Amino acid sequence: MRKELSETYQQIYTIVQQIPSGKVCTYGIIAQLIGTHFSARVVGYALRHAHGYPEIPAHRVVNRNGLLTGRLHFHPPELMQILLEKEGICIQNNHIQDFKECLWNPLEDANYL
DNA sequence: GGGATGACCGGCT
DNA sequence: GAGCCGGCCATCC
Repeated sequence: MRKELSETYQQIYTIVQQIPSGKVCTYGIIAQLIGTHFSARVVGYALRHAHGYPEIPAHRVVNRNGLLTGRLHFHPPELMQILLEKEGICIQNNHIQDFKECLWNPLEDANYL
């Protein structure tokens, strides 16, 4: 484990923390915000490390399909769905029903800076 | 230091 | 309309 995190990770963590409750975000959007839209993989990788940071709501981050692909990395895996449901997000079969409605638009808030 | 993997995305077939 | 392939960045072995 590196003591110091890459700037890219810092940016990702900062953005994820700005996700309001009851809203979700996608890897692509986050990647685009940090300027690396061409490597959403790094976002997911960073999130896996961010999984150890309780201040980072990684459960609010899903793929562009609204599918909870990273739920298997939670403990327990169903925790991700439980947390989202608690925030008022409807999930069916690991898929967000009102994905478009619950999707957080940082471009509208533009308050992550 | 090199190769392989990853909570992905986009384009092409 | 659905499925397959490649590619980007960062980390791990």
